[in-house]
Amino acid sequence: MPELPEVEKAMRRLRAAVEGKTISSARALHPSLARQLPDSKARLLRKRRIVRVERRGKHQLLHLDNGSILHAHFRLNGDWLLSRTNESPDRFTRVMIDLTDGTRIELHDPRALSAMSFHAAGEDPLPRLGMEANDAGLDAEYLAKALRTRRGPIKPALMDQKVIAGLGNIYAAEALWRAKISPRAQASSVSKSRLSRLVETIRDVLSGENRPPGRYTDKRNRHRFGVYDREGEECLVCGTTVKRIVQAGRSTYYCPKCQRS
DNA sequence: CGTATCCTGACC
DNA sequence: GGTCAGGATACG
Repeated sequence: MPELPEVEKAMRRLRAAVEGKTISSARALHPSLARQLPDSKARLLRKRRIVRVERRGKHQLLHLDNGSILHAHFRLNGDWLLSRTNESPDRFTRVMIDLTDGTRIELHDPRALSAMSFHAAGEDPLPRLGMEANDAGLDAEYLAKALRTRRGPIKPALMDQKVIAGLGNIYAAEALWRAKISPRAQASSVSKSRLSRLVETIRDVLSGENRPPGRYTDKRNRHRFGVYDREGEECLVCGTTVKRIVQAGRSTYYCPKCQRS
């Protein structure tokens, strides 16, 4: 599920379903989630009213009426399943939160890599995050400053949440491709004018606007991207064969002609 | 910086 | 049965 637009949608669905409602019980159903949210913590959620649901980067925060916070992060495969307390949970549900009105929140994640934790009032549940990827204040100045002291290639740097909060593997590759910047370019030496272009393409890919030229032919409804997951296919802009490399353990797709160092 | 690691399912 | 998967982090 997760990159910023998907997390934003999931957060809004959750907000609409639970804001203002009261928790009756909560329980982790998988050992790896139970380590993070043991029964001793889950019990503290009982009778708490959910006053506000918020997204920060790819993190989601449920603010409770006594100032405590339930923090959730989907990582690779998490999502919310909204059901009813009288149904049985899905086999991939890792945490189950029941509300007094009969609504059930299920943290659904086959791989169980998602995170969920309880934080008492006053604790900050978030790591240091950079500017939001969709913040109007994100500009070439900000990026230049964030990348100035950075060694290594730009693509892993863009995925660092301390640089930009909310940008992930797919959209980092898409934005670089549209901005015609090589994913291997040294982060600290990308020109201001290229960074300006990059800021625009980040906005574009996250909003789903300004699709690049070319035909997005595909079977059925499968969402296709401009360059992501197109290894061996022709670049939609110039026809050159799209390449895949691995950076920081993640696949990067790019056009070796459009995106030169 | 790169690498390993947390997990399990889907696909070749 | 091996490889890969939209993430983050601890470590060398």
